[in-house]
Amino acid sequence: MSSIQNGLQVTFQIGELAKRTALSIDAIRFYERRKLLPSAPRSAGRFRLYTPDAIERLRFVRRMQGLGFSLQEIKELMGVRADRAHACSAVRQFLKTKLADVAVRIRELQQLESELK
Amino acid sequence: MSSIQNGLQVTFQIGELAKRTALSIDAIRFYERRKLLPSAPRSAGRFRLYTPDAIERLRFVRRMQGLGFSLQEIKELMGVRADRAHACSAVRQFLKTKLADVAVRIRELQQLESELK
DNA sequence: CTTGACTCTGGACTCCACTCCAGAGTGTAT
DNA sequence: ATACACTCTGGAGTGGAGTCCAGAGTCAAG
Repeated sequence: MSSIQNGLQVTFQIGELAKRTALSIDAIRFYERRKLLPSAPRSAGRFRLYTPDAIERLRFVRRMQGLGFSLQEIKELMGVRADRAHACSAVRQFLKTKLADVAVRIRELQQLESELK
Repeated sequence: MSSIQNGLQVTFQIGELAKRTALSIDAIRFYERRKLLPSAPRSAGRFRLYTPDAIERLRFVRRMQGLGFSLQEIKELMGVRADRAHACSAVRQFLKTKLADVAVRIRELQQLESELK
């Protein structure tokens, strides 16, 4: 049951978000506790209200997870994306390391691919 | 403490294998229980004796794991590799699915790579 | 104003992939 | 003979990533 609020914002509640992301409601709440999703604003009856960007955010989480990142790492990654300008050198280092990992993975996957073919 | 046995085979025990693979002794025993490694032959005193191929096998396990396969899947994969000729159609299907996964992963990793750069 | 579908919180439970003992045996160096 | 490093088995414990309730509240439809 999505609705249009005064600011012309489309919102929907957690069940709908779950359907649109193929995640369970429990998983979404779990991600919120782990700060992978900002605490959603609530309706009068304390129901979480989401806007479409939550879908994007969750899809990003899933994609990264499939690529071998832990929830903790994904959280850090998202922090950086939201805040490119302030990326301090520790974070840059983290990214550099992760990028190297990614490159290695790509090579290994390609090797596996040809080996299995 | 590696040794040369009558058949001129180099063998070593679990501590050495652990060092050569950067795995813990416990992890190696755990993999054996999970059949990722054949049950090692034992010395007179019931110590496990390994030959260098165990190193290869464990490295394969680690690489696959890093690429997102579960231990169960890796076991199945190794079964196929050891036995190409007999790969039945169910197994072929499994491989096909996994290959598709791998292809998707490669694309996504490449995308991530350029995005982060 | 009740029914039925949805959501809330908090806590217990599960599965995976290990890790960490305790208590006992093995092997070699002195 | 003893010390010391190494290994054995079985079982308990851990951390990550969820899943599964129970009991209570919310809300649209009839």
